[in-house]
Amino acid sequence: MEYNVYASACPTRMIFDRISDKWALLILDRLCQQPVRFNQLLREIDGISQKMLSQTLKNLERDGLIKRQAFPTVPVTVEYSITALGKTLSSTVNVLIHWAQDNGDAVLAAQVEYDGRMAS
Amino acid sequence: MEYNVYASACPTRMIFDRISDKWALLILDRLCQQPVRFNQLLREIDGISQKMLSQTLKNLERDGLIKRQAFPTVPVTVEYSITALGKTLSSTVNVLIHWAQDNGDAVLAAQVEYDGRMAS
DNA sequence: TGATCTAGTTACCTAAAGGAAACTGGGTCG
DNA sequence: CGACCCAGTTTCCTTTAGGTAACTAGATCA
Repeated sequence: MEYNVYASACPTRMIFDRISDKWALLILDRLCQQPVRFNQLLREIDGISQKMLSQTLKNLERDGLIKRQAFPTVPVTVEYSITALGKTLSSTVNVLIHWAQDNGDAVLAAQVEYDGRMAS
Repeated sequence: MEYNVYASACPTRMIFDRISDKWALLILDRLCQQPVRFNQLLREIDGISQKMLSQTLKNLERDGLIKRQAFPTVPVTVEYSITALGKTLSSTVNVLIHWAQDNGDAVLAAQVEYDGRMAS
């Protein structure tokens, strides 16, 4: 089977959809550093809602990218950690995040230039 | 200014939103190979509509990632090409696409395993 | 004159994404 | 007993993404 991401029927497209999910990428990057609990993620990832966090974590676990582990402490704590598969992806995602941080100014400048050019 | 992608107010977040756009990534990857015309992209990127293509191209141009160039041929042809800035991004995106192609089977297998585990 | 190429734009509409906030449930503290 | 912790789930509602399809416009060919 020839994989071609430009074909809509290609299974890679489905994975591509998952990858192009802002919350998933942020969570993956965060878990790459160390295992994190649910509410800790909720506090650290600014702007995410409980619902989206729960949903995204479930998807990531289903994809085999992260692992959920509940500890019978009181109150119960749940730790999310990255899997070996997830690690291979997150290293790429990391580069993407760094690109955004490094080139933010350049993109912003391009936008200003474009808007000025279009307005005139 | 400290850049922190986990903060919702951070400008990198805005760029991050743009990056996590399936069509943008596909177009960027395609243009990385060589300049392509509008209708050619429409034909090659399976499933994209005229509207989304036009919209995404405009965004990418505004971000300084691609360049639009019209030629006074008959009928007029418009060529989209990648910029230097876009090239730095697309090389990362490329790795992402290859990851999806290489690890598609592993993810699919994880999903099957997860679904079986949840059903029981 | 009407069809066809180019590269789009616009209007309409629907399906889905996702936010806010309330609620569950088990356990502990005061 | 009531308040508060964690880790979610559910409901409701609004906004947006994005698809379809029609339309613009200039030039050419038959």
